[in-house]
Amino acid sequence: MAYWLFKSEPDSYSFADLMGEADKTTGWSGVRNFQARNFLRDAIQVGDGVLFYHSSVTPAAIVGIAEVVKAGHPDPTAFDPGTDYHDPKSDPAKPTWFQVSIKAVRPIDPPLDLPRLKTVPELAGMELLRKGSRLSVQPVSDAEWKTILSLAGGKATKSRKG
DNA sequence: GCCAACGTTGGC
DNA sequence: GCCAACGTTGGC
Repeated sequence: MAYWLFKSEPDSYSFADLMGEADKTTGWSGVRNFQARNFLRDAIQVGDGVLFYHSSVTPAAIVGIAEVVKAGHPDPTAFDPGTDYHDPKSDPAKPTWFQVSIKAVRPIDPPLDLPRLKTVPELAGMELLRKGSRLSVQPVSDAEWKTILSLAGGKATKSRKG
């Protein structure tokens, strides 16, 4: 069991969009960075936890929690000339780009915005907070995950009363 | 809109 | 393999 943070610009895909999917599930397609691709292809497993982060908005913030429901598999948008993510160099027999599927667990409301996260000593080493960090799929340590869930008022996934 | 930081490309 | 040029990310 591992933890991750996925960035998305909400104008292109938001946590609300994920909540609005029929099964609250989507394929995390469109990642075109090799380091992020390697996490998607090799490291991320079913059951892993995902922090859903909105970038390029003010304030940028962690806005929801999701879980991985399908491990790495080829990103279909790479083969689709009709999308911005088409990569003619990616051979379907040996795909270059991968995605995982994630399912919404719950929103974080109010969101944990970047200025707030920067004040939390336990998160000082977080990749997200590193100056110049651009990685759109990044690992989150167990301790960071725990800290963030406690800031979010959550009780680590399953023990909330209805 | 600005610009620092970063990843990728391509000439050599 | 080096590295300058370029395009992109993303906070502000």
